Amino acid sequence: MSFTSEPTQEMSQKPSHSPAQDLKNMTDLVSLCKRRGFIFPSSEVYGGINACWDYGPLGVELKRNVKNSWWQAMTAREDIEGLDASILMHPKVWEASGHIAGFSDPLVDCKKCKSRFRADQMDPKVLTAKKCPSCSGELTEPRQFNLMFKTHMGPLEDSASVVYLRPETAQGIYVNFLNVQQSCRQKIPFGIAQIGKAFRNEITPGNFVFRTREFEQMEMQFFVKPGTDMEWFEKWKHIRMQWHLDHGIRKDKLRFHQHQAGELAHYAKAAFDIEYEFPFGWQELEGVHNRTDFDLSRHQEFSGKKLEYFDEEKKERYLPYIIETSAGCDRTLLVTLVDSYRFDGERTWLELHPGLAPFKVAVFPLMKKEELVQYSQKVFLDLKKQFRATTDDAGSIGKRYRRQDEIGTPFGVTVDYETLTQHTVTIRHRDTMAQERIPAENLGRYILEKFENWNTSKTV
RNA sequence: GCGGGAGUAGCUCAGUUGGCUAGAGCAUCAGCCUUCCAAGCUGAGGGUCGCGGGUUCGAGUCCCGUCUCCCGCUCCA
Repeated sequence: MSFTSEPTQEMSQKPSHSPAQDLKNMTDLVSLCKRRGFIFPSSEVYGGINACWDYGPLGVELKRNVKNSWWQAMTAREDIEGLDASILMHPKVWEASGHIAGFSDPLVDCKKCKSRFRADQMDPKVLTAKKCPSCSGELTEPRQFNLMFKTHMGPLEDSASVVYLRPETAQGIYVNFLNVQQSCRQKIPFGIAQIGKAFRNEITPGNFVFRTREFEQMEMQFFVKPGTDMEWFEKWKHIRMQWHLDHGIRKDKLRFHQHQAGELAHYAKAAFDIEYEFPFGWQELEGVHNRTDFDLSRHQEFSGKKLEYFDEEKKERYLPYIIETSAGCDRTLLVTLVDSYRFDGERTWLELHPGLAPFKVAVFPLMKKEELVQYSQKVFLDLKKQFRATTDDAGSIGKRYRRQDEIGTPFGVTVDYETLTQHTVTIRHRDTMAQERIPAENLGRYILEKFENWNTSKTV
């Protein structure tokens, strides 16, 4: 209240009320996301549908920014090509990949103590006697749990036309390995990047968009010569970790988790998860796997087609090893929100990296007065050519800053009476609430400069 | 899938043993006031109380079913 800003060239700083706190529980974020148009429950007017979410106007911008950042990081490299494979694939793909076998486990439940067991891992005698191993209660018949969504190709629902919604995007890359290599004349080592939807009938979805049955993956499969695989594996591990850090995700909230022998998937020789510390615990954000030549050899076997690479220079023929980096798009987006969420007892704001923020700058007239509104409109339209921008003249100036804080807009520009004569504006920083007075014509350059130095200034 | 808790306005909730046209705060919108950090003034919009059925003269309140969310358990390529 007593704060009076002196429009000087100096930067003035307004202190926060109390130290900024992180997100405590997901409910606060879910409600902010709905209120401000990031994420809505799917089919809400019908009561919603389990673990399905719709991205609203701001969410779709944020998601696009996440995907663009990933796509850019991948395909700007000369050794990576892009791909967008079909969601529906030949059913044999899933036999070869192991999903038909591994994604459908027969399970039995104990009617008494409610324990659940995998029928294929039980003693056959116990299974036929239908006696629960832990309480001797009665067991149900084994039931199939198929984690793949099944549907039918064509209007007739006969078994010959069964197809699956892909449970991962990776297989689309493997079966196109030679198409991409030959059409782009790539030499090993090289990679293929893809962003797309995948579907899994998860037993326990939840934690907002962390685990959903329909989700989007950002996967890159890197094809290397056997023997160089562990070297590339190490390299990609660190490239991928750095990508998350470049978004301003806090270092102490990220860690590697190495899979031990027992937890390795059937295809993997080595695996690291990049984990993030969510309010609900450390959870996988992205996986980096050394998949060996498992996938290509399986597709070679099941299709009967050679998938070997021929090295013209050395005259050698071999099946490449694959280093996979597989990131959850929705999870990455969730992390940007969770990690940037701040609350100081009064003000809520998102310290989003400007590259990810839905709006880069908001322009306000100090008050809803004709001449100020007109001038600010001019500034807004001008900035809009260069940045994703928004404008707002409803309520007090403080309120308008708060509205932008909540959606992570890094800069607020205010037009006042001095602007009319001096052509200078106040630019206000989201994270510090610091203000500076600069010539209106310098705005574009000023913002660009700040963006370029964002990472360095944030980590200091 | 199992156990527990919960669904009333965009959000957070209040609604007494079933009984007037279902309320509040915040948010939103319009106007006023404010020359830089929300909550000031005036007014407005917004809910068939998750959905479906039942009991009753009468249901947001009771019963049944169903869907969704949260917490545990289980599971997790």
